[in-house]
Amino acid sequence: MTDHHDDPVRSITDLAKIAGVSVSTVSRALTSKGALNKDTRRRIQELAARHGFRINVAAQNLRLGRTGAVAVLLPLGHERGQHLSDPFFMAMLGFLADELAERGYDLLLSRVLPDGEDWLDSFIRAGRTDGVIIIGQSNQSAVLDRTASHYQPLVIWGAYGARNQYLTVGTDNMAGGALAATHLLARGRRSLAFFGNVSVPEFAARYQGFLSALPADARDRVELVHAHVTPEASYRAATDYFAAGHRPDGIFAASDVTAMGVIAAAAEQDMRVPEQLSVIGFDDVPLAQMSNPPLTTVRQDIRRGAALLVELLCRRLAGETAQSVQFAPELVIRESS
Amino acid sequence: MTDHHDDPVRSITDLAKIAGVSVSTVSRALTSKGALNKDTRRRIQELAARHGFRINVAAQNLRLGRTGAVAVLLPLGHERGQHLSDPFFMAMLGFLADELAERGYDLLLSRVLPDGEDWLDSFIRAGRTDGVIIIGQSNQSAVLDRTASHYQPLVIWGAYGARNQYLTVGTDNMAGGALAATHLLARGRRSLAFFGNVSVPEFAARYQGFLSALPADARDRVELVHAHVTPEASYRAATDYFAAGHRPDGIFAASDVTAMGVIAAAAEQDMRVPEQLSVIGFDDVPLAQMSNPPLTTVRQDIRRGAALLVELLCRRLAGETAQSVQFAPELVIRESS
DNA sequence: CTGTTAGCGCATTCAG
DNA sequence: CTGAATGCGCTAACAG
Repeated sequence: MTDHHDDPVRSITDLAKIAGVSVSTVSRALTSKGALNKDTRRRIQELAARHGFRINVAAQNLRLGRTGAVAVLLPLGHERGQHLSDPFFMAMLGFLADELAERGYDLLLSRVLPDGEDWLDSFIRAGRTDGVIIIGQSNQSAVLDRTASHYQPLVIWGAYGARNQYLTVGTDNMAGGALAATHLLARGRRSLAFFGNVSVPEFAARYQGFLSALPADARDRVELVHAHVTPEASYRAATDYFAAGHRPDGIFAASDVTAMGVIAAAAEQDMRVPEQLSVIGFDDVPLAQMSNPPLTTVRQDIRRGAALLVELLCRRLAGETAQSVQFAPELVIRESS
Repeated sequence: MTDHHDDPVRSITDLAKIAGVSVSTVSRALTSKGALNKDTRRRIQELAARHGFRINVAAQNLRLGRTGAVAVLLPLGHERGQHLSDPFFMAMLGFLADELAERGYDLLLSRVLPDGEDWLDSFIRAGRTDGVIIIGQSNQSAVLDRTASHYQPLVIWGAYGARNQYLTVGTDNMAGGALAATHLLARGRRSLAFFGNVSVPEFAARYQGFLSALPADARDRVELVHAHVTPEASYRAATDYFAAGHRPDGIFAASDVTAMGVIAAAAEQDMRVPEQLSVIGFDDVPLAQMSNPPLTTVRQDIRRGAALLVELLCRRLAGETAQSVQFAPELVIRESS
């Protein structure tokens, strides 16, 4: 309990006054830095607690030449207003919040609608954060490359590209796509379709990996169906696709959310999953195992991804070197295939 | 394009130097405040653009005695690490980000594990943000009341309570519960169960509203099943419940996520939804209509909620008065009931 | 061990 | 219309 009556204590100056010491002493006492008599330190800390005083973080940071915050940017290159509904990104955000908090950083959340090529540099120059984590490179690869060349504390969640200069953490999407292909083949599926927006590099890689693991005859017949990553859009895309008379026996969806949309559309057409149609998703979001039927999917380890993003960022912040990391996805077989 | 070669321009002081004017002139030019010759203003703005200079927001805010940021706090009173997986909160977060951005505020995201009764005051005193939005009061009603008594810019998403002093925006959960009850009755269901964690005020209100709209005989037989708001926990709770031999014909789940867990568990027990068992959720998250069968649910208008939260907060920030708002939920009938 | 002093980058009086 | 000076709240030399 704090009981701050009398004079309000709004700054270390106020506190110094009533403690009868100098501001620097108060500063030292409260930051536990610098040499200071044990008793004075404790006395001042108690006084601060009694008056409910806490150091003003903004001023502290200005003085220290830092902000104490890291930005998490969600570029909505083509899916305006949609990304945040994706459970995968949300789970990622949660883990990032935890990881950053553990290292004493605030998390500044911002959705950005990339306009032109200056949005990122412009954001950085405003000096609101010490570093930037970008979730999904969207179609902004060129912008990222340019910024990364002169700004170190920048990490991107997304597909690794050998040509990219920027630091990425992500799943090996090609391998994930191959996993999906192999699985559908093992299920005897040959008439296949891929649902997703291949202008997003991550999804493009999944598609490529998928194709690459298919024998030529099956590969040539794969149909590419454009679908955005929202449940509604995926559902609509699938409905249109089925309505046009297509009857594949295996579908690889670029994300679990898309897979659920596809299954919902299939159910309406009385196509039985998995009897007539095998569906496999990507991500393994928490709801994947609750969906009906439980979703076969390619799992990405989100928690690990978040931890890695923060770790690499902190290395860069400390002036150390850091390298892109790509980890292997894992096939999770449930009942939709 | 910016081409910043030669001397780096890091502060208005630098810019003033190369512009041959004083810092105050630069300040006036860049903030578009104060009287200033039109030409000098334009000249300096162009110079700034050319050198890729942007005002340091942190310093500006310190000087202005503000932070330019609003905190969005997710108290995890009992569901450690889980809330952020709830699509409802996530959608809310997305809309909040947009609304705040529109008004020029950054969004500082933080999950808090309420410990003791000082976590909120302590956070506020750190002065990191100009205002606080709390998503879900969890079991922290007392803390919120105490803080609200001396801190104005604080708005809570959650159940309205006549006894609470703090400002809330939320759905009329009682009415929502009643909607669910009426609907299940109309479906001829009489053997009912409620799934949720009633130590959360919002869920408690849904439960109370549910009971209140039931005839005495049905009400007396309602079973209350404790379930946390994650898919896994809900699934487990339902599995255990069915395994214990319970066979209700109608279930009202405190959230859509819980409803999906219940349906998944029911499917495993070969209980057909909706033939043998009607299930109704709460929220109407995007995935609700993609679930199998599509979920009957009580809809909350998240977007409107977010807009209102921000609006009330801004009023409080401007020193104006603001009152709690509660809006009516809407029954969305699909195929799970 | 503690106090004095000088800024961090900016906005805003007050003069001119 | 513009410049000089002051300080937002804090930390870090540098003295003592």
